Amino acid sequence: MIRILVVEDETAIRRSLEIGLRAHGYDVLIAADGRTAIQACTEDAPDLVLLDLGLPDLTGFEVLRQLRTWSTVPVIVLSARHGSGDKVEALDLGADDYVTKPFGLDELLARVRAAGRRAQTSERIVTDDFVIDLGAAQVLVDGEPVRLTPIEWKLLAVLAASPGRLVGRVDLLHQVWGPAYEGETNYLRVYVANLRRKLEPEPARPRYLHTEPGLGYRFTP
Amino acid sequence: MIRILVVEDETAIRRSLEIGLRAHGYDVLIAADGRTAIQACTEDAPDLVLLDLGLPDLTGFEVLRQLRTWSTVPVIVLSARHGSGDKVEALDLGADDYVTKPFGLDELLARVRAAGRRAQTSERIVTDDFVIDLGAAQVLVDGEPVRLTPIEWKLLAVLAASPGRLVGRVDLLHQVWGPAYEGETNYLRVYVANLRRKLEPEPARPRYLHTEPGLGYRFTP
DNA sequence: GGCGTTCTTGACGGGATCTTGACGTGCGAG
DNA sequence: CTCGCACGTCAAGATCCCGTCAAGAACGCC
Repeated sequence: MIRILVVEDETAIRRSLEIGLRAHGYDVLIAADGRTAIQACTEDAPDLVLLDLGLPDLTGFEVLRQLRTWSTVPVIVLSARHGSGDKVEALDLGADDYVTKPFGLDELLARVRAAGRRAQTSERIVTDDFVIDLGAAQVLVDGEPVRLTPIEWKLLAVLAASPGRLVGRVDLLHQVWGPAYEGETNYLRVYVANLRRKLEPEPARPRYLHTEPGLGYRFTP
Repeated sequence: MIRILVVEDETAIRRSLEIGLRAHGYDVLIAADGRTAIQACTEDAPDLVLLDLGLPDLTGFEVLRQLRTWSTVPVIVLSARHGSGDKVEALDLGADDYVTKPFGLDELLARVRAAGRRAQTSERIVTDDFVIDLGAAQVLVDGEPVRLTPIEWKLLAVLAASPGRLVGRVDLLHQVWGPAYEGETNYLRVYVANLRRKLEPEPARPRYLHTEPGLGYRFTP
């Protein structure tokens, strides 16, 4: 079940979105202000966020900015303002799409499907030595499933989501442990070592999980 | 350089898109009809496609459908039709975004950036001897990744960010080491030499990392 | 309540990296 | 021609960072 967080303070719009989305098979979470929205993202990890720009406490921009410091969840911004300035700002802050009110439910649903389609990261990553199945949340080494602890899995998923790219130490800690652990580089050392022991054919000479001294780590298939 | 394929039959719009995109640092490929567009995608592998729906031979929908059978390149659809039917169809066929004419260039550029960000198209600088991938934070010499220390990488990134431009010694020290190191021109000598040893085919006779005596350094691709 | 797994934390050694200074070289000015 | 300046080169010490290990704490499951 795909779970969508609707962030909207006007009750009427919120209700109609909720009903429309539910009718098309989505699970709907609700937040009426920015603080609740951010909290909901940390606790419930929705698959997609519909974010209204006009909120009572924080602006939608601020919610988006805070969200993007640690999360890559797809965000579709809803706004009554047609000006291009808002669009540019929202998109550059990391929004995936921008829809101006009033909008048709069928168009919104199409954009939700488009965002969801993009978000599913190629599901399976295959190397010579193991297979990472993002959807099933498991790793096969020589065809045999390997037991990974929750943190090990999350760390691997974050690294594998950007194959070939350097992922900074701060980014990793932020996404796996949370915003409060940005200095704990110890964790990375320990858990990267764990992953290597379980995945690499030669843990002492890593082929897939490379370390970039002083910067972070890189997964290369 | 990020390469964008513009598929548009109206000369006026095509020209203005080409000029606008070029001015913002994109490499622009052109196709005036559907067949040419598909051919260009197979041969030139652009990083992103701007697709007009009204084409002389095939419809934009048909181009998109054929493209999606084998390619996952991000596609932004341009259309004069505001009806939601077209939007829904295009998005469900695999378009990443849908923009209705007339549109502002700044909005289009923001959507291009958003699409590129999602697809992780990274800025690359290609020379005869090596490739600098700024997004992945990696340098390839003869196809093989080269180990750069954090400072070496930062220095190269700053120089490569202004290709062909002179970068003053103070600017370099400021951006790489920090405001407190503005007098340490020794560092530049040492680390530019390191970079040359790792990148230049003939470190003694630099082809890419030129020094401007008394002023600073210049990277020329 | 007991047990096993997982997470946290700290210490240690080895290796890579940064810093620092000395020396050589080429060029232009005097 | 000689001098001085700026850059290139090199090497060695200090420092930082990473991999490793192990032990205690926290957690979840029966």
